[in-house]
Amino acid sequence: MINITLKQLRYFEALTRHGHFGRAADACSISQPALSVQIKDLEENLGVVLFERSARQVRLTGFGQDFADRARDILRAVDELGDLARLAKDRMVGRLRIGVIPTVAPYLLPTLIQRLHKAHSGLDVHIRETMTQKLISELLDGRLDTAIVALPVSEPGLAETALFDEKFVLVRSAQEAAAPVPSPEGMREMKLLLLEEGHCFRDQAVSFCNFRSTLPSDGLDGSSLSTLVQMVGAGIGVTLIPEMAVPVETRSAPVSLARFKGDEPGRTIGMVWRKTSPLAPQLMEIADVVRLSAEQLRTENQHLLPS
Amino acid sequence: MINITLKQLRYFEALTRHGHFGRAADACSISQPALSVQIKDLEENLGVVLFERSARQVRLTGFGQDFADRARDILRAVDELGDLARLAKDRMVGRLRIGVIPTVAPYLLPTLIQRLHKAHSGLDVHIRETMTQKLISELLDGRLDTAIVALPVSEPGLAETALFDEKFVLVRSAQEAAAPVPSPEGMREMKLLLLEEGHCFRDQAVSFCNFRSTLPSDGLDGSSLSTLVQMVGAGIGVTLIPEMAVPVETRSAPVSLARFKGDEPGRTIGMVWRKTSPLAPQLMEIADVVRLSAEQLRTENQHLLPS
DNA sequence: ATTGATCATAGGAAATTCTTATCGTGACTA
DNA sequence: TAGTCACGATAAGAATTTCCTATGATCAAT
Repeated sequence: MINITLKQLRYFEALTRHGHFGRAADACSISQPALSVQIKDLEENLGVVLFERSARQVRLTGFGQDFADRARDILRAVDELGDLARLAKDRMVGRLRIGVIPTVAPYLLPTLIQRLHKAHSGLDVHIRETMTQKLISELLDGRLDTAIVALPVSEPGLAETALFDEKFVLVRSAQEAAAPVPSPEGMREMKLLLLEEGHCFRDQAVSFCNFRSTLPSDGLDGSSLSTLVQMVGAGIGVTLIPEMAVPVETRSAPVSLARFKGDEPGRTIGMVWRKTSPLAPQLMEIADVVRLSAEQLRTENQHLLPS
Repeated sequence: MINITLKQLRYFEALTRHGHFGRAADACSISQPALSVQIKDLEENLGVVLFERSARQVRLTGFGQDFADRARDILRAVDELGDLARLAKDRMVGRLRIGVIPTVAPYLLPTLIQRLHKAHSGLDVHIRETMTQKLISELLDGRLDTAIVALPVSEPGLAETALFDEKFVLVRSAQEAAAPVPSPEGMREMKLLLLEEGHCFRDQAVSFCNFRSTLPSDGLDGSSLSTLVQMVGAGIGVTLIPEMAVPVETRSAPVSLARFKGDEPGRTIGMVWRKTSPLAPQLMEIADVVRLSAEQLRTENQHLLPS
């Protein structure tokens, strides 16, 4: 059992337009017998005669008419398939699903989305905000195209690229502004407010203070940096926040900021994707946009950071 | 520049369904490398990667998703093309354009159309009623599929088959019913009412009476048999009508009917079509339906005819 | 009847598609 | 950490399809 081919439909369509085997063959850049054979094959496959051949002219049969209408639709749809690909190849286009950790998302996204939209307007950006572990799992599952997380991730299936580094700054109540900045060891004497389990930023803060193990939850873990800063403002304790969060989070709470002396705590934010992802080239471009966004944020808010 | 093929779309579609080259290849009854190559060709033709291959699984890219939706539509349309042909091949189906001369149409068509509809309900019958000359020309132009006319036609490009013979009967006013039936020569003494120029039935009537040439129009030519019979009823003259017209035309006029003695005038009605028409087999079947219709009319109306 | 135009057919060349065999790469296991 | 397995890619030759050139057949017009 042979099958209809697009070639046959193309030749058929040409023949309907020219009503003449020789001229239709020319239009298809093939010899007249090649066209004759393909039309014959098509008719035999279908079991129906499509053309009435007379010495004078080649005419569609009634069935041929109906057939031609549908065939044209199909050829058009196939051409559109090619057009679609040609567009997708040149411009960056289509859905892009980005995952971002919660300690980055609120500060980076406004700028980033604006820039992405400006640079690649064909892009349909979807944002997913959750913790690293979930992002990685969704990435590996193919439910995300890339994720912005703290490095290192060291997951075998993923490729990563660094985006920017940022320090953590100490947040104390406004009254403590003049007190000396504690050393990491000194931190252990203070009431340190942390994010809930699962946030990588919590682990980084804990690790900086050289706590032996994860602290038992005391029921005061905050669900966001914003919450932590509000708590600090209320005099409940101290906390760390990444530089990027400073402009937003310290605006509305009576807190003071301080840099650590010596070996400052900090983190590297990077982008990860599946090593097998065909989007890799595009994602490298996206990474550049993220770097520019981070740079912009840093320069815009330089003056708000402690010196 | 190579082209997308339906084969590639079929393989592609199978791969989207199975997400596994080996199983998709099985489903297509080909080897795995054959499928690999075709998918690769497709991707190269498009210039876009459709699948993300990892050790674990084969997943569609975002573009691949869009592509798959359209590809499926195309494959469905092509299959429907095949279905359409399969239907058209078995049953008699589609448009059928029949031309019929005016001295047959009103009497034959009611029965014929009913029978056609019963025998081939898929048939979309179009009727064109006009004089032989126009019918033949439209037939040759491809604007009709077949025509029912008086034979012979003897047009080189047309095939013909006889359908039925019928005699012409004399129509006189009711008062003349008892008068002897005239011979053809005797007809010349009478006021013979004829159809307009162009009707083959006019020529046949004239020829029966052995008139030398076409008579000069006296402004009384009728545009239909119905008109002629009405005129006879009004006492203006006599006329001939084919047997088939008797039941309809003599119902409402005070006329009498008579058969001619000896060599009765008559005609053969037949069907013609282009020798090149692929519908020829179907048309032979249609011709059978016409014969049955004529037979039915004859038996139904036997009692109305003069003996 | 001859010629010209047109589509069909035939045979061998060219291109393509397929199969088998094999490689390379990850991922799981012992 | 090496071994094994699963899976897709690649290679080479065979099989199939498609195409071209040459020629045949038909029909209409001269």
